[in-house]
Amino acid sequence: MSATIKDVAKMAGVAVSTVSYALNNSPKISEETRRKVVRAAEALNFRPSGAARNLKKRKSETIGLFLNDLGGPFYSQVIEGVQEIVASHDYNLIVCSTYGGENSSAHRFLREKFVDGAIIMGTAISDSLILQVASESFPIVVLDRELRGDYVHNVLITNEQGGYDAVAHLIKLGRRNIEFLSGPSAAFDNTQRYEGYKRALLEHDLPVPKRIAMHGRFLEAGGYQAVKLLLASKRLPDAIFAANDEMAIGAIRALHEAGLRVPEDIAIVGFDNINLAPLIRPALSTIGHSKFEVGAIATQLVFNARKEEDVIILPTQLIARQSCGFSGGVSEQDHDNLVASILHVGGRTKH
Amino acid sequence: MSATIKDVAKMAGVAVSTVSYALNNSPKISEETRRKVVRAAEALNFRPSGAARNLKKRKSETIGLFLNDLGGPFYSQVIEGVQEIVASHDYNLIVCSTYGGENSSAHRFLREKFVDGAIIMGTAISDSLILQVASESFPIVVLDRELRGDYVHNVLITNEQGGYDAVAHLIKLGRRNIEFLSGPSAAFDNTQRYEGYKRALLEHDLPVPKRIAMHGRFLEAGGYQAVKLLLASKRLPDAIFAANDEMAIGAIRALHEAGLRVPEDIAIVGFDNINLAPLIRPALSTIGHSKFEVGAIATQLVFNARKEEDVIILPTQLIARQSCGFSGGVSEQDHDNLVASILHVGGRTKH
DNA sequence: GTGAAAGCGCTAACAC
DNA sequence: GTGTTAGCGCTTTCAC
Repeated sequence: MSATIKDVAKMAGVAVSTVSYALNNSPKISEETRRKVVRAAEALNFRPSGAARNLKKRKSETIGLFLNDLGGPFYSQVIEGVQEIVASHDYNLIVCSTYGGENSSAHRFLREKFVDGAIIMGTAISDSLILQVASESFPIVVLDRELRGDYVHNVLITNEQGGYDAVAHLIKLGRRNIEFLSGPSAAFDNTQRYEGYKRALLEHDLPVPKRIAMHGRFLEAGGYQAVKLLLASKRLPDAIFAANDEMAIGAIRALHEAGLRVPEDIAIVGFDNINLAPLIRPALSTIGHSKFEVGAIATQLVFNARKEEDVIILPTQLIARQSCGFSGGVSEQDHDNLVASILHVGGRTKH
Repeated sequence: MSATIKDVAKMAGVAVSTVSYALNNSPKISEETRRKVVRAAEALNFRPSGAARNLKKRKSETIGLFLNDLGGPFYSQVIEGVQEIVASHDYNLIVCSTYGGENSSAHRFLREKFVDGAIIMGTAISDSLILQVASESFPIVVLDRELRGDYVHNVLITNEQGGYDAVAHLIKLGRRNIEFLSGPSAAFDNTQRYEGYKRALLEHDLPVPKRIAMHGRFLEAGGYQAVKLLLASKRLPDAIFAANDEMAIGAIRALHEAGLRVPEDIAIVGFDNINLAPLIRPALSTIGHSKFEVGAIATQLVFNARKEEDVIILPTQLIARQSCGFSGGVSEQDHDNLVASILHVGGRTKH
């Protein structure tokens, strides 16, 4: 058993409150007493119990970031944005996985008020749980769904417009037969990106395929398999718009294996501009958005904790690289500047 | 203020202990009482306080994974390994960053016994803090340093042998002038990999460069800059062994920009076999190891919590792809099988 | 099967 | 400045 504040008090020959004050740097403790206390605490290897302090103060000074998949390449920059703001408030950040349904750590932490606020990305936490636990002392920000409720805020990106821009660009480059490589149909992001795809086709008088031919579950392997299946059908499109970059990368792999050239035979545009996108060959054209800023703004909303919902929508930006054929959009060099400008939107949009 | 167990008891017309038993599914509560309690709890939107429960039970049933950099591409598989074992013990996992020195969340959580055990990767937590807080009720596993102490365990990989294998392979392919692209000199992994590099040169009667020409801080941008500097010096090697894959990828980028061909002009081998390695062009030759297994084994050690230190050393494996020139090592197709075999070492090695 | 009560290790109001 | 004390919201022992 490790030492408690009582042990320290006994050893230093003072009251527990004195120990508490001394160790929390209260100004009203004399230097001599403080030294005595510190010495005793060190001698006993005393470490205050966070659980006790949290119970007493009724807050943990930590906020939680809940993600579907801790390892995803997509999240890292979001995490950094969150981390930055959390640290600037002198708070702690814990990241944990929503994997495991009702018994996941995320569920427990949400229910048990382990954290003072939460940022949720991914669909594993139900709308109803979020609405139930959100409160003045427990604000929640959701990142990839639309959800209205007291003390629930949304940070979104212009998914529909991004999808539109991607497909309109392909059309401008002369592609006419553009397939949509879909993520999970239930995913909000996916649905919106698909709407943008449809709008671009319609506005250019192109037929919208009756049904989505390819489903890739937002995964590299999923994109690969979906394209393999498509290739077997022998009905080849001249371009593919993938609902995220990972699937686009899988698609490219499958096309290469089949001896098809990207972009000459089939052009590809992804979505998200993950770190990998410029590194693969051909470099992936995609729709970029500031993931860092999504995280940072979400975190600011947590600390603001207003009852009325805020809905922040951040812009997306076509980034044309090799995989779509002709670099008619933003050049890669310009991209850094664009990201910098995206970083300063901060507009608060109400629905 | 949200409802407490007392409120629930009052509303249900029972004692607090009854509420506690009922909600924790104690068998000695009658179905009727349980129903009453559950109804009251729901009506009040009661959520038990994790802090109070932890304080009372003197454990949190969560373990902490502390990383330098939450977003790194390297960590994701380690995290998955940890996650899997933690979940199988019905425990919670929190991941948090060691960034921020003394005031980082990681420091606080470690000191305040927020978690029941810790896995530490990265150098931001000092040896002395680890030794101080490790105890029977708080086992710690470190992943990338050697550290002996009660209730402190190590999971390592054969870094030195990996470095040797990488360089020996380059030599076998006819390269004679091999530079080392170094990570931070203080990093344990880096030092060991460098030792392997030296041994390979010495055993093949090749001169060891007097000083390390390139330092890339384990980052892509660092590798890029280091190679840019090297190129300026006009003394080109015919191969580079990078202490990790990210730097290797940066190196390739710099070489391409300079109009040099990889592997024809300069061959490259990295270390870690991150997800990206097979996807870039040329596909990166590297030293692979099972990151998932590192995480999984580390977590098992946390749950075992022996006083005597365990030192587990997992094997590495050369994975020859295009960037080193000739595919004389393990083919990519075979790699999955090898990884599978690596997954089942589990040998416990004592020093 | 249920209730009363002690206490986990702290903080902070209050007394001196 | 320092000590006394009352909880924070639970779990669990012990009576009944």
